[in-house]
Amino acid sequence: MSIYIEKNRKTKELIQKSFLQILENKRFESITIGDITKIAQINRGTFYLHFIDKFDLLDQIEQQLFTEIGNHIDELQSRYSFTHAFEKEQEHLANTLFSVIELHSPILQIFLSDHGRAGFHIRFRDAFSEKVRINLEKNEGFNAKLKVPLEYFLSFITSAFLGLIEQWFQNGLDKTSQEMTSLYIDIISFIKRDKW
Amino acid sequence: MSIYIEKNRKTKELIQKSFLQILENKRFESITIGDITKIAQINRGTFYLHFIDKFDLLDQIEQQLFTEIGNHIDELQSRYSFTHAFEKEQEHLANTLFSVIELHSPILQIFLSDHGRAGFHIRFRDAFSEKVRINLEKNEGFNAKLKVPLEYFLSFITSAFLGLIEQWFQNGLDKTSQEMTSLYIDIISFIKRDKW
DNA sequence: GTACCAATAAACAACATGTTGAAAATTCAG
DNA sequence: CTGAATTTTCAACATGTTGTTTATTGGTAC
Repeated sequence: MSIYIEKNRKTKELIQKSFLQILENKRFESITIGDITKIAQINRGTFYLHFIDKFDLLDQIEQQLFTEIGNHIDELQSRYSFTHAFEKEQEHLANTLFSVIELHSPILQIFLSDHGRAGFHIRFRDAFSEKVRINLEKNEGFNAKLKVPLEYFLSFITSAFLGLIEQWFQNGLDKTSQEMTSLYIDIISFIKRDKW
Repeated sequence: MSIYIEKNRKTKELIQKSFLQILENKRFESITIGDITKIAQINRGTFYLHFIDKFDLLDQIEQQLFTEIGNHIDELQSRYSFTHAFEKEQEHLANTLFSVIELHSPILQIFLSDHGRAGFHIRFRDAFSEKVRINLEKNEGFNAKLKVPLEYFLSFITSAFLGLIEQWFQNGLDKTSQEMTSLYIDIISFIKRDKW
């Protein structure tokens, strides 16, 4: 019995892997089931035993990715004792996020590019927002001080963050996650201090 | 002769219009040429007299949109005499952008959604960045004060801006462009003043 | 009237899709 | 070890989409 489960899992994994491999060089829209099964060296019909269609395939990969990234963030965050100054906590959260992004950069780069699927950046940002919201709301009185609707502030700050990540990718990951954190802090400081 | 040009132009416009109409309810990926020509009530072959394929169709609409938006921004900006304080200029630019966005919101909402095409938000942001860059560099000494690479700062701030726009759309355009400008100013002020 | 042009209609091969029934591989009871 | 049951894989099929082509229609230009 168990060898079937294992085999099934392996085939499914093979399909996902082959698909991601093709996605590096070809837009999602123009990839066919045949392309995938040819690389995976399986029958085209086998594909349909594991996925409804290619949209389902991407959905499942996307869902896995969000789960993995979420878990990573939670793990890295939990290792941090919450007795630091608020600025330090912000810096730590930023560093956590950049680290996790770096870890998953191969897939994220593709998904955020024009080879990926429309709307990914919004779904990704929403997942991001949730983590940031939790962190911000630990700061008591935050909502009182903020005069604009929270959803707008979250969209603003998480999009800005995502913008840095996209630029980081566009520059071919030219910096470490530590350097990206510093860069982020520098930008916030610049906005706070200077006229621009 | 001129009536031929006119007829040709009208048919091309009809195709674009019909396509956008379908795009409101269906993802770009799953729209067929047949869908479009059925709505436009023309022969399927006629489509190919005007466009290479559906990707070409979207490319042309996207290009037109960027040109139109760019022209609108330039026009609104040029009406403003540049003798104001720097903060006022920033506010004016923001207001200009929100106004133009509002004007083109029907198409932009679709293009930024998951019905659109992957990578649109990056191409849109790049076009945006150019306008913001020109405005920022009017402030002499800006580059000297900024310690981080300009491209990162631009990505940061234009993505943040785009984030507000996306949230605005998501809330069903619940505010006027004036209110959005105020909201933007409030967020910048909040970041400057408060710990968060 | 003749040359010209946009749009149409119909047909085509090539390819992609999703389904199905048969075949091969694997497990396990006796 | 063997045969029945179960699971995975596959080849073939019907259907739909794509982009191209050829002949034809209804106008316009000169």
